[in-house]
Order: sequence, then C-alpha cells, then structure tokens
Amino acid sequence: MTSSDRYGPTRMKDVASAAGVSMTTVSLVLNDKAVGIPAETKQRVLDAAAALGYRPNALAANLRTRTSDTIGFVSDTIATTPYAGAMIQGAQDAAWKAGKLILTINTNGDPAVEAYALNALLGRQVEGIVYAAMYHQMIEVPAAAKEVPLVLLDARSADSEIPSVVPDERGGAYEATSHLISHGHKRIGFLKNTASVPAANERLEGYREALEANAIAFDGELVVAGDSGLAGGYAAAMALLVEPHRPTGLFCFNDAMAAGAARAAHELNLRIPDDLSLVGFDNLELVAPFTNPPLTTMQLPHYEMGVWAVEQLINRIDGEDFSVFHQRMQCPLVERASVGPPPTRT
Amino acid sequence: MTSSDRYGPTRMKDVASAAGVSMTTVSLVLNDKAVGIPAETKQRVLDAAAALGYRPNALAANLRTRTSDTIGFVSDTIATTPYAGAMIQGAQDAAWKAGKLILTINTNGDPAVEAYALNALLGRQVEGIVYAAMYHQMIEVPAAAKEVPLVLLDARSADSEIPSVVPDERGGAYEATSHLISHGHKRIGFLKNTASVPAANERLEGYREALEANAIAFDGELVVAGDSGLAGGYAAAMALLVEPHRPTGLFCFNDAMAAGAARAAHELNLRIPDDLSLVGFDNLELVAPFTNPPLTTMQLPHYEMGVWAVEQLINRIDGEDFSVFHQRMQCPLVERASVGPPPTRT
DNA sequence: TCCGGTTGATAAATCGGTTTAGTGAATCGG
DNA sequence: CCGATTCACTAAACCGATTTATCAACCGGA
Repeated sequence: MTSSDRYGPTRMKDVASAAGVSMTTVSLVLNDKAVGIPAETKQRVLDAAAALGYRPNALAANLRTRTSDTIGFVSDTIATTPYAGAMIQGAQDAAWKAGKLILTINTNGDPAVEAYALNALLGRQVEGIVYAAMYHQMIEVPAAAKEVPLVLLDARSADSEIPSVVPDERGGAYEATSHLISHGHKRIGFLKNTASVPAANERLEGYREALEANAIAFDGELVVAGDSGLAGGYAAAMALLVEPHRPTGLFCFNDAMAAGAARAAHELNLRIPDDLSLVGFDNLELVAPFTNPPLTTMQLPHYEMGVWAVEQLINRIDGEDFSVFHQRMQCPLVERASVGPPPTRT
Repeated sequence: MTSSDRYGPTRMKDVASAAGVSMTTVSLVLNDKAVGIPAETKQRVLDAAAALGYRPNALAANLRTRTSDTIGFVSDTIATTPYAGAMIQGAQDAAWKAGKLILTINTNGDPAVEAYALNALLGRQVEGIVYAAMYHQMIEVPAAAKEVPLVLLDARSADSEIPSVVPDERGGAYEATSHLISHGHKRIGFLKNTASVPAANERLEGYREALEANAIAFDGELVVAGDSGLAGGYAAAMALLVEPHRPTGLFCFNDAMAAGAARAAHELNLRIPDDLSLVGFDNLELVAPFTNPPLTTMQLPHYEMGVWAVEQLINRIDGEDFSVFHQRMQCPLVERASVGPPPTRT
C-alpha cells in the first residue's frame, strides 16, 4: 500500500512521497526549521510521518551533521563498588537532559581493552568522554582520549588541563571532626587506612585542620592505621580504646572501619554514643543506616559528581565554558545516632 | 602535507590516495576481505592508514551496512540497588566479547521517559534491547521495544514470547533450607517479607518443598512476615525466638532481614550458630561478609544473568537460537559461619 | 509590459564509508 | 595464436539523512 514496496522501515523518502512533497520539505518540517512552509503543508507532512510510523535514522542524520549526540563513559571497574550506580545515574540524568545518550564501557583496568575501547568510542564519533574511576585516584589518560573533550570523574590526572571532579575529602574530614568537636569532644581519634590513596591523606589533613581550628593539639598517638575493611577498623579501634586515656570520639576513614570500631566498642562494653562517639565516611547505603546505632557519616557525592562531569563535558562540547578545571564536590554530613556528647568523665 | 588540505580527521579517501589505490581497495584491506590483493599492496594500505592515524567512521559504515554493533540497555532504576553493577558488568562483558557496544538508559520508571528512550535507541539502530529490572518482577514491555530482538533481565513479562532470565528463587530457597536440614535442623523458620513480589512467593515455595522432601512437616507458625529491611527481620525473628519451642534455624528472605534476626538473637543472648543458625539471601557484598558471625547466604547471580541476557540477545540478533525462552539462573550457596548443628536440646 | 522581490518548494550535492559490477592486462589451455 | 580465465584493481551506486543552490509562480509597482 505504501508508495515503494520495499522491505524495511519507512524512510524519509517514503514520508515525502506520501505527503506529496520533497525530502527537503520533510526534513525541514520534522526538524522545526520550516521557516517558510505554510501550516497546511506542514500538517500534511506530520500526518504522513505519523501514519507511516516514521522514525528518523539517527545514524544517517549524524553522519551528515557530523555529530552523534553520544558521549562515552569509560570506567575502570563497575561492579566491584557500590558507588558506581549513583555516579552513572548522575551522568545519565545530566546527559539525558542535554538530549545525549551514553555509551558505556568498562575496561577492568586492562590497558589493552582500554585502548580498544577508546577506539571503538571515537570511531562512533562520541562527542566527549567521561573517564571514571570508582574511587578517588590519580590516573593516566591515554592520548587517544584527548582527541575529544574529556572530563575525569572521581579521579585526577597529572595533566592539569583535564577537568576533573573528586569528593572534597579534606572538607568532609574537617566537617566530620568538627561535628565531634561541636558535641564537646576533645580527645578524638582518627582511624586511618594503610593504603596510600588521595582520600587517606586528605582526610587526615582535614582532621588535623579541624583540630587546629579549634585549638586542640594534634596527638599522633590518636591516629591508628588499619586496613580499610571491618577487621582493620576493629583492630585499630581496639588499640585506641584499651588505652587508659582513650578517645571519646572516633573519626573513621570509612564506614566499614567504623563498623569495626563499633564492634570493638561493644566488646569493651562501651556504649555508642554514650561512651564513644563515631563518625564514618562514605555513607554506604546498606551499612551505615543499619549499624547499631545507625552511623553518623559523611556522604560521598557520587550522584552529584556524575552530574557535574557530564554537564562540564557538555559545556566543553558546546564550546561554552572552559573555566573550571578542577572541582571538589562537597561531602555532606549525614547525622544518625552514633554521635553524642562525651561521657562526663573520660 | 596530506593529499587534501582539508580540516578534520583523515578519511578513507585520504588513505586511498596516500597509498595510491582506490577506496575500494582500502575498504577491502582494512576489513580483511582482501581476497585477491597481493601482500605488497595490502601492506602499502596498512602503512598509509597507520601513518595518517586513520580511524574509520563507524557511523558511515553502519549506515551502509545497516548494522550498528550496538545494543540498548534499558533499566527502570540503576542507582538505588547495589545489584545493578554486577548485572551491567555481565552484560557489558558479553557484549564486548561479541564486539558490540552498549547504550544505557535508565528510565526511573517513568513511562514517558521510557517511550522517549526507546525511540532514541531505535533511532540509533540498536540491534537489540536488554530490558532490565533491578529486582525480579513482572513488567509490561512497550510495543516499540519489540521492534528489535528483546531480552528481559531480572524480570518476566506476561508475553511468553519474550525471553527472560531471572534468579531461580525457588531453587535457591530449596538449597538454603536443605543446607539447614543437612546440618541436622528440624525446626526451621522462614522470615518472609510482606511485599508480594515473585521472589517472596517462590522462596516460600522452595522452603516448603525442601521441608517436604525431607519429611519435615510444614508449620505455618514458623513463617513470619516482616518488611524486607533490617527492622522487619528483627521484629519477625523476635516473634519466633521468644517462643518456648523456638526454631533452631532461620531461613531469611534476604540478608538485611537476616542481619535483623542476628540482632534479635544477640539481644536474647542466643549465640550464632551455636544456639541459632541463619541463612540469608542476596549475598550483599557489604553486609553478608561483615555480620557477626559472617552470614551464610544465597548469592543472586546478577553477573551471570547479565551475561546470559546479552548472549541470548546476540543469538537472536544473529538469527541463530530461538529455543530458550525463559531461563532461571541458579543461586549458589555461599557458606560462611552462621550455620552449625542445632543445639543438643531445643 | 517588464522588473525586482517574495513565497513555496525542490534537485542535487554531501557526509564517509561498503559493495556491486566491471575493466584492462596477464596468464592459460588447446 | 586465440578465446577463456584469473588477477589486480576501480568507478560508481548506495545507505538515509541534511543542506545548498536554484527555480517557478505570483504580486505589486513603474
């Protein structure tokens, strides 16, 4: 019944002949560039397109316009962290708002895969690339990635020309420590982790700065390192809590360590928050709310970072904004029930 | 210095004139379809392509070949569950192996977004669509999605023509219960959740079947419902454990409820696993290993489901396999330390 | 009647590849 | 030595859109 008895989806040509106009007219109408086309013709085109169930072939349009409305999302690892979801969600929401789709690839940290992946993305004419790490780290970006606008997500590069967004670790640590101080704590321990990641050093700095700002002397003995899991937190906390002059508050590198600290406290018959106050970091959605008592902690702004990265990328794609090169995203405090005033006698 | 002094990336035409051959030859060589082309010419083309840093425009190739090497991944929600990562990872790995890229969109459950998203994907000529839910559920698939091969991931549809993969809830529950039975437990409770999702009913069935298979009478009083969080598990377990003839083993709808049950046990001074054995479900990566003691639980095979979905999709795209319509993926038991023999006197 | 300007539209080039249909020269069988 | 293959390669059509350049018809004014 259609004008051409061809197998396959309807093309613009089909719409054109159905409406009795040229392809040019159809294109103009469908893209709202129909400046001099009378409403009657316009409607005829629209009707024909609807009747035929016409769906433009984006590949063809993109080829001609040399665009793709697609951005690449390259990550080293997706599955092994619970943070990934929020970051991707943020990135997608921002992309969606700008009418762009996201091509995702995760490389599992394999440089060969990475090179191949970048080629695949660039071959598909992605307009920009978000390069995401699943925890705050320094990375080296392959040269190929720099062929299009590029933004680093939860990672930084030695190349300062590449915009990046990471959590404000120092600020978060500062606020966490200040939170304890504001409740009256003076002896505050820091459970740091042994790994040498940016987060570790910066959170320690934030802790120190908060003490300093409140005229509390930094005491190296109150900083104990452990591995960043529950066991490490348990061990580190235990070391501090058995001391006679033990701290009344603990700022922990992350929620897992905080959970370990809580376990140590339970074993020592210290009640939380009555005898010991605890602040974690990360706000793990399935951990922090469910410790006993629920853990006060700092939220890692993964969603917001994802949004920022894509927005920034799109600004660069549009050639609008090149000003901000390095964003530190604030980590908000999530108050639950693990912080209270210190016990009256220490 | 190049043959054409044009701005922009090098095209096949450039490679052709650099190598002194036609575009046809270049295309043939680069796509390994060069049947009758002598090695010398082939090498000249390869060298020219390398020298110019030629990267084929996939959009153009795809337009001509009417393919896209792209599949769409539509999900209702990504961020709010910790499972998403593994599913996406599985899907990506399988896609990657087949040389395809994944366009991801999440709709947040909004039907308008969904319709728009499907149009965007189909417009980009995706070869197939994976439709993923973030927990096992029944869904209705928009008609548009059926225009290309389609596979449901962690979801089922009333339309039995659509292949789907979901966890084998019943089998998992059967194995979990059997695990308790094999340790000698006879009075086994089931903490079910109140929501009416497929997982709930099927896990209850698996529990009953395991009892039956081992000649243990089903006792409705040992099944208590609670909300699917920690609080619900706590309340439900408490109700069972204060009874004089309390169960010695508990199969819990999920790990969060199991954690709640553990908390209830602690309060009642019941030791795990000496006084009470516990099996969870989901193997939440940040919960199950860190309860005290670590929780024996059933793993949801998200990665494997992701792989299966894409493999199945690709089979259908290639027109190879249309046989399997509904896959139930086994949930393996993850043994930790929360199950032991029942106490000698109950 | 002729001219300049607007209106409403279109033919054809183009994007960058793939693929079909050939072409001219060399080789081969008889 | 001649027709038939094979070899090595290419010109041109094509995929399905966008965009440029152009055109016919009409209108008002000189």
